[in-house]
Amino acid sequence: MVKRVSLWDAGCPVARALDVIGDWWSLLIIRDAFDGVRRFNEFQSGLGIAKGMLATRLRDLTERGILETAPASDGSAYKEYVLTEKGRGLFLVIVALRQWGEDHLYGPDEPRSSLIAAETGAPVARLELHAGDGRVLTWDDTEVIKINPI
Amino acid sequence: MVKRVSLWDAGCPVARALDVIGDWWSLLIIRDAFDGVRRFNEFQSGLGIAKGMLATRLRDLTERGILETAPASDGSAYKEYVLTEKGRGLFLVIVALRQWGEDHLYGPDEPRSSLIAAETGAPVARLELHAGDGRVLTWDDTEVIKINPI
DNA sequence: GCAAGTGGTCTCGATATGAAACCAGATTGG
DNA sequence: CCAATCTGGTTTCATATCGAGACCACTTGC
Repeated sequence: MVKRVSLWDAGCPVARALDVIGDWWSLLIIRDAFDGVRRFNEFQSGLGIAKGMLATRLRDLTERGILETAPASDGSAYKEYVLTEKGRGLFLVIVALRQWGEDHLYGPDEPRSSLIAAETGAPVARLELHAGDGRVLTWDDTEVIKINPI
Repeated sequence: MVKRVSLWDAGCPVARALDVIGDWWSLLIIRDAFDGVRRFNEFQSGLGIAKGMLATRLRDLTERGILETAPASDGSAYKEYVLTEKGRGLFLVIVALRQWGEDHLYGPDEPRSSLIAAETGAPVARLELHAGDGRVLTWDDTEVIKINPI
């Protein structure tokens, strides 16, 4: 059997994160969940995903504690999928992807959605990485230390 | 022909970003590139990826302007793959994934790699999303406005 | 009660993946 | 300078996964 590769045990949090949400659909489902999508059909029609795929992904994400099911908020007998605390923790991953996409994948005139602060309606600030003392760090100001090499 | 779905034209920068780097291997390759990996064999042995897959991914990432090839820095006749400016822009995506993985996918005693400021050796600060006026925003302080609905 | 909507499952053909064989050019050892 | 080995791939093949759509049970609306 050809097994899909997993780097869960590589000792790298990035690899482990991608093991959980690194496939094509998961982050799109999570993005929609942040935008308030909750019902199976909403995800399906919004993403154009095959129903079988969606059922599998929703089950996986639920098993992995990123989504949980809840009774429908409109009082019907159906259930809804909502982000758990763990799932909501992925917000900055989505934001980082969004800012990178805005920077590098759109022409100046291309229409696109935008993330704003709900209270003021103003665009959010760019993400920045800071050192403990507050200085802004770029990629080559940092290094990864391997606590458990290979 | 069953075509792999693309959401490039959905008007969402997140979808477009995932269209470019949303597959299983791309972000792992990029993560390794941030860690200084440059040569085909280094990627291959470090990730355990099949050579055919790696060749395809490196070609795609190069075509998409995330990696570029350069003469080997050791003077040999081989080439190296290095991140472009656009590729380096993905740094915060990797950092966000890393912090989420550290928070939610590791037990307190599990060994893992860690991101530090090179100059001081101290761990980097957590990423935060700020409003234009500096306040920290959580996911439900924000909303996405659709400039081009559908 | 009946049609439509919801939330799936099942099946099928197309595609992508992983492993391994193979190969040409570059490098190294002797 | 010749052979062995290393590097950076390509090709092939079996299998796994994906996408589309048929199908189905239960719920809701009328």
